[in-house]
Amino acid sequence: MKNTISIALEIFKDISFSEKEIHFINSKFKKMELKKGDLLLTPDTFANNQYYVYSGCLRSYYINATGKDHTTQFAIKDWWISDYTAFFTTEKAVMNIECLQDAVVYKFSREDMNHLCEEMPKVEIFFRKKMEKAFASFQKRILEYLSDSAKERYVKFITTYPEIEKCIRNYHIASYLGVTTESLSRIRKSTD
Amino acid sequence: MKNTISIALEIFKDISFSEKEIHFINSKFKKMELKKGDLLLTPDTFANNQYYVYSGCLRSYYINATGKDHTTQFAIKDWWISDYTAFFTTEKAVMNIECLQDAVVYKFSREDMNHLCEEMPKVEIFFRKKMEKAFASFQKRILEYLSDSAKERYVKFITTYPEIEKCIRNYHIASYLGVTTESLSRIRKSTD
DNA sequence: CGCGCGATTGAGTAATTTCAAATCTAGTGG
DNA sequence: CCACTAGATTTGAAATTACTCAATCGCGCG
Repeated sequence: MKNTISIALEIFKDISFSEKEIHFINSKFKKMELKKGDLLLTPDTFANNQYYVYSGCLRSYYINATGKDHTTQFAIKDWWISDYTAFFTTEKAVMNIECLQDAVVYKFSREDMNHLCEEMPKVEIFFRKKMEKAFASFQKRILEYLSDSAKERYVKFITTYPEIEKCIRNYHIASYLGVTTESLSRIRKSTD
Repeated sequence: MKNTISIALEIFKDISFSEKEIHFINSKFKKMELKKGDLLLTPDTFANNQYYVYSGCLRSYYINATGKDHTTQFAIKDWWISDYTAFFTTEKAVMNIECLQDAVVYKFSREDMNHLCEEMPKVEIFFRKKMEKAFASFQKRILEYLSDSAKERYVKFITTYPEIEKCIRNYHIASYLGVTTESLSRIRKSTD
């Protein structure tokens, strides 16, 4: 058993389960090893899964009508990623999900999530709280766009997510902040 | 009974309940009549309630360090409003909620929501779906900031929410879009 | 060494803001 | 019904911020 980690204990580290429950949960998470550049999701396909990131780094992004790419989310260890709008509505995805740095993720289907939530209220609560946190962080991000300059948003980003900054390129940060790479370069120059 | 509407049937119009359930739910929603300018929530107080809007118009907004106000949400008939980040985390609110047009709202406490969700899974599902929709609309809004010009955001706003446009001032739209009133005025001029 | 990607720099342009002033509008009292 | 007023919107000119496009720099790797 030494090459089998209990992913249930990793993911739901604050919940206590019986042996049987752990085994059951573990069976629902499918390990995937990703290489830099791999795509986990592309537009116009169904987003039937969400992914728990065990290691590495990923991002979700949207390509608009003019061909520009806009990063909606990064994900590193212990984060989750999906096109959640598509995941919840069961409509087709509009996002791409891309591996930025070799990663190990655990795939978890909507179906399995629903079953697990029905059978174990504590799991349902976990996912509800996760959702609430995601909601709050989106709200915060909207307020930052409304209220802060590009420079302030950059400073907040690198101080809030120093671990993410380490494993991504500057142009990904630019794409997340909503500025050009040139602008970000000038912003960086002006802050040191 | 003629002056008592069944707010449960209004709010949860797609769910079927027993008479007893309806009565129980109705007892949890407290009717409030608001005048233009009334505040439902102010920063540094607890957001223990969310509000179902029966009529009228409200907005939630945030005042940043430089004193500028930023509208995060409008709410008209059949919408809900609160500082949801504070509501879910049980931390103190950062938002204001203001009545923009005489309104009738139904106040619903976190406690009552939790009880109702525990006792009636169909209510829990209703609120979960509401949350998912709110999440999706926030994500959409973030993408609009990243991808669209102020003019495009304005056009999307008035075509998506024509009923809201009717009952609010232009400077509220500016505050929602993240532009100055002067810029919005010029944008409006250029679109007709 | 040289290729290629990413980051930086420069110059010109476009979008948006700021601040001040002018205009419009709805409601009030005479 | 009109004049007045306060709030809302519009306009103008200058300043700021960010973008585009083109060129250059820096660095890791085959």
